[in-house]
Amino acid sequence: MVGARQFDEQEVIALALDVFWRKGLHDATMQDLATATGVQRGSLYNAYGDKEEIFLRAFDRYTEQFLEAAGNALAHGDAATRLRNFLDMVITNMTSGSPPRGCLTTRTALDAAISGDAVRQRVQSLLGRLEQLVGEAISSAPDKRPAIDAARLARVIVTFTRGLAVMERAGYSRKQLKDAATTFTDALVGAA
Amino acid sequence: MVGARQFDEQEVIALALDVFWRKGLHDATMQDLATATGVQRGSLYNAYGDKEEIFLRAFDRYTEQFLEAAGNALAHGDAATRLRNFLDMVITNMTSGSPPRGCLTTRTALDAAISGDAVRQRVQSLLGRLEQLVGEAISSAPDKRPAIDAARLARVIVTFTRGLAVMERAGYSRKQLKDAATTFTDALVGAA
DNA sequence: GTCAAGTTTGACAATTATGTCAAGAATGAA
DNA sequence: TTCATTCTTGACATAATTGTCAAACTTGAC
Repeated sequence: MVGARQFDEQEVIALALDVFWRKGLHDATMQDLATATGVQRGSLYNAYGDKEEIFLRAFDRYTEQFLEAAGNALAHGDAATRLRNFLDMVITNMTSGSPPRGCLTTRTALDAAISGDAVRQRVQSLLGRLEQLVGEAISSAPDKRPAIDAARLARVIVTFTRGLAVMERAGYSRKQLKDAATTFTDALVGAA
Repeated sequence: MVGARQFDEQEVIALALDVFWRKGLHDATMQDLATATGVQRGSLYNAYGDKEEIFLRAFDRYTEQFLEAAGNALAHGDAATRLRNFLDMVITNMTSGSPPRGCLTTRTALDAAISGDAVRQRVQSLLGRLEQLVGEAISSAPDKRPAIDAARLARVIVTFTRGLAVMERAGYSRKQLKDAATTFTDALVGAA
């Protein structure tokens, strides 16, 4: 390779992810990305073409991070413990940063109407994989009972986490979110 | 009054609401509003000052409509029926229009970071009033049982509806949303 | 009818983005 | 060391939007 790239791609994408997480795909500008990464606007255009392409790479990185964390939270304990750990992880994720960054997936989903197909598909893919993970964790828990179909339950749980993300943006504190999550878990566990 | 206004304020706000509902506060432009209402940009500035002021009036209108519909859905039947009717109303609301407009409250909440205080407060107010309504409907249902605190349960239910709004934006169909709502209801009703 | 007050209109200035490009700089293969 | 290739840089063109304003117009009280 001649005329080598002057920046570390992984680092730039990681920094870009933080910008997108804080501002959203729509509100983050190329200038924001240039400032945060120390790479000039023109270089970013040269390397990636446009903002959406950078976002896709950042979102992919986020997806793998998030699903790995979800997998870990769902790996041990009975069904109730797994659910509790999972919701805890989700709430921690969306209230991280100062000020809290919220949930990137949720923010991106809400922008769906003005985003490209590629973006929409990534969001759907993440949510689908998340449902899958949660469903499997419920099914494989040592105390599993077939009272409610695991796949249906998983969708409800994922939907609830999306609700938590909205409430966070609406101003609910981490404590309030955890309270709601506890009530939710108690109700579901009592149900089966 | 001399030099009378040439348009019907109620009608303009109603038309503006539709624009905001479809595009969101952030993406709707004054030109969009001018086109939709037939009132020139300059006149809108003269009458309302800025876009946010128009939005606040439209959102207030939306709030009253929405809470009235919620109140109706929650008015009759046992707790399970009330919950079912409420979730049905919410899903119908967010899948109305073609293409579906989604949930204005949720969209607005997600834009919270870039909106003014007044906007944020309206969202919080709507969600608070909604929790209140749901909590009262549960408490006053003929089959009430104190297994889970009604206020906590109401917050979980409202949170779940916000999740439904996100899933709708992510591409889930009305049918899928109703399925999830049914699973949710069954789980909660089984719980108490 | 007159006229003061409020409304409408189109033009204008300013701002903020995106995306493109030519010229210069850096790189590493030969 | 040479040099073709690629990257970097800053300037430029374009577009979208907000908000302001003066001039013209409309209205209804008197």
